[in-house]
Amino acid sequence: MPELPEVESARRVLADGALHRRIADVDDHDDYVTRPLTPGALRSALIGRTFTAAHRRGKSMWLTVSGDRDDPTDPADPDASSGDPDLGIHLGMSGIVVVTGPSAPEVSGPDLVGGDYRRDREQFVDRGAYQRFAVTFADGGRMRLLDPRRLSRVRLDPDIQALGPDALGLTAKAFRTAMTAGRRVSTAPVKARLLDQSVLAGVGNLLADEALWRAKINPGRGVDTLSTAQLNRLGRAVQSALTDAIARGGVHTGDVIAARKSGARCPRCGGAMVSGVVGGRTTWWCSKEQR
DNA sequence: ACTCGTGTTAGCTG
DNA sequence: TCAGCTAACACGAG
Repeated sequence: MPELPEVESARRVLADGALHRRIADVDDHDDYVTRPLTPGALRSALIGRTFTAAHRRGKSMWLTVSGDRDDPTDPADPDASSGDPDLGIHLGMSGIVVVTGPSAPEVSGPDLVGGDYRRDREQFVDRGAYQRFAVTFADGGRMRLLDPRRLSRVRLDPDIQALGPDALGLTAKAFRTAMTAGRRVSTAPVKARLLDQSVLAGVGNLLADEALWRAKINPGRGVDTLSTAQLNRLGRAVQSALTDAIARGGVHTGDVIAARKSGARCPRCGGAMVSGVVGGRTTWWCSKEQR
């Protein structure tokens, strides 16, 4: 289930495999995943075009689409300058993307898979179960969105502006600004603020627990009760949690994630790990170090 | 059978 | 209007 690191892996898959291939067909039958669009809307918006770039902010991705169905180099084409749609893709809790190469055997390689795909690969990827959206390219290859729970979203022109700054690469000062800006009061628990995608984009439930544990801050502490030094420490902890997760292959590799279960001990001090609900999500923290 | 979930969001409350 | 919280969403896994 993807947070920023898994979504970045999915974006790379799209950037490496889905660009500059002419779109010949679109499967947009799943009107829950594409809501409020109805089947056929995405199909007619995409057929004949190409994806030109793959972007990400937080856990949201979008593909820019060539504005010209016939001659992408023609500056006189009225479609070329304005009104080009972006294809928004959000993997939700359980989505992955799979890109297959051209059908010609001499150029086809292994499928590119992005997202959290630690489940049974044969069942989930190779068999192509749970297909919720797909694009077939003119070369015979495909880009598919697979998602058993159907909590993924595919839309046109996603509102990226509604998201806060991408969590990856934020300086401690920019992190503090994001966490405290635009509010008269900040009584919410710090974990709830970390999870608010309009404040900071990309941190999910596991990364929030990991970063708060690294910074030795109790998840239930109100944002207003944290010192500047604590916020700086948390900002740096978010960065190290993110870069470690990307380097190690996913948020599930975090230092404290394996200790999110009853009876577990803190990997740093040996204190008892305890759990509760903070920000509406199951939360684990060290009873000794995170007071 | 029953509970839970690495995400988002409409709708409610004070 | 704002800030914060809860339930609901869909469906597989334990």
